Amino acid sequence: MPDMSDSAKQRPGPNGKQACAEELRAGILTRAIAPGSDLDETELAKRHGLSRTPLREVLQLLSGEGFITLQPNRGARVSSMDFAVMRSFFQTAPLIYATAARLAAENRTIQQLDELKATQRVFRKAIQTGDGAAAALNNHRFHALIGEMAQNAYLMPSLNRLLIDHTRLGQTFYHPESGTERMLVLKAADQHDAMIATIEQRQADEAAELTLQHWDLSRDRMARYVQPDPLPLKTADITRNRSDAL
Amino acid sequence: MPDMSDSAKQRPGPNGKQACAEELRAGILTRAIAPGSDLDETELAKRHGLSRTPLREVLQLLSGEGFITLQPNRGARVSSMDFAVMRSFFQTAPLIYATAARLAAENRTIQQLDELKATQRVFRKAIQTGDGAAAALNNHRFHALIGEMAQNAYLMPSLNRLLIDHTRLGQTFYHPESGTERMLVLKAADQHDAMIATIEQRQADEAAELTLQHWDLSRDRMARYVQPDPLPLKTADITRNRSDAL
DNA sequence: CCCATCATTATCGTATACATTTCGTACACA
DNA sequence: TGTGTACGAAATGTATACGATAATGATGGG
Repeated sequence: MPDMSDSAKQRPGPNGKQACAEELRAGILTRAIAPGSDLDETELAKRHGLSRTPLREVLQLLSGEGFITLQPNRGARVSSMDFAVMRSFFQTAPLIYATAARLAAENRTIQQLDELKATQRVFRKAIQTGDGAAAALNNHRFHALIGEMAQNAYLMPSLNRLLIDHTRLGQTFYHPESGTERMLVLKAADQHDAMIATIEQRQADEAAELTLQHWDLSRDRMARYVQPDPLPLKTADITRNRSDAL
Repeated sequence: MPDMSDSAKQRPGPNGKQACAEELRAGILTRAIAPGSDLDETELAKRHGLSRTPLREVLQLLSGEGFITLQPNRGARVSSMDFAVMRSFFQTAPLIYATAARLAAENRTIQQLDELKATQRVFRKAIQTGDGAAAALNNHRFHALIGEMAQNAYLMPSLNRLLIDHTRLGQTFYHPESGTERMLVLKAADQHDAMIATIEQRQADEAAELTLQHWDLSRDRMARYVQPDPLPLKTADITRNRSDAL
């Protein structure tokens, strides 16, 4: 029996699980929920108007997608990004990205292409308005869509895991602090347009090459943001609204 | 649903979930549970002495690993292998396998190498005794271990999904019906030994090359077993599936 | 004779209560 | 003062009951 008086409460909704999962994904990708944070089932359940049972299923789902890790009797925590993992990240990303781009150029459909273009438009708008979180999430979506275009069920899980950490590492990228950095973001957006063009014209090799250039652009910026490990906070309280007093 | 090994233990066990998951994995890999089969929560729960809640969590886990797919309000079914997916399988496997082998040669530890050798011994024994299921499962484990050696969290999910379908497709491979086929199996085992040697000596390129040869060996045999999809049969007609292996 | 609509039933999804494990804290003792 | 132990609170894991939804079969009309 959820009480509607609490301001922090979400609308229960017919499919609150999906909404909850999506919100957690967004929070993790934008680092609003820090890597390594502990997630409290009871609190999350209350917050989203769900019971613990369906919420645990959401956690299982996110665990399968690589967003969080579940430890027996010790709850869920956001997947951390330590040095050892980061090494394999920089090692693997170009290969998977280029392969996905090549396959996307070969297998894309018109509908997928339209969706990609739409996402790119929203991405550019987010850059213009300076909404860093929206820019990061739409950049994530852009590359995830390319993965879908590849229509390769075996490549997708690896690609999606790469994109999770890529987005988390690239947060600073979309909060430019200088004119130079701002230009880099615009250049990345231009590369997106070029990638769209090659995919539309089914130029697989060109799409792969552009993807590698795109990767090179963000690689340096990301490397500086690699940290030995997440902040050792005790409990991650996801204060989404600053009004509610804890 | 197929009546698997009748050792349906009612003992709950301290960690019955893990045992249940492992048994389902083995059943799916050996095609004892056919692709496309529906899984009944209630029956599985009773069979393993679990309640529905933890059993559903097992299903969520296996879904995340790619063994089964969950459809809202329609239960779980074993991931099917249709033509569209098979195409991407043959397209992706060599790349991922070779990459994993290369990384395994670079990053393996002694303990992992010992485990790999032990698995190979069990694999050979299963071949000699003619235990097709055991051979398939240990071959699966062999290649999964190479994936672990790569120590690459981003590559592993793709590799594991490839191995699931590779093992399912390769079932016939370990039920040789002629002397020629029998020799192919032995050749595959020899290739395993060669791969172990290169990994032990950290020869990355050689390990990748051997892996590609290993792939070529099983590719042709697998291709013939690709079927448009699982059997859409309803009644107990399951016995046909195994015996008339073309 | 075929098809559509509705009732029935089985199965899935959710909530809640209970059992088990873990972690923090206090306290006794060396 | 440091350490070990025991207790208690809190979180996780499990079981079961109930509600919701989709498949199934029957029945009536076209």
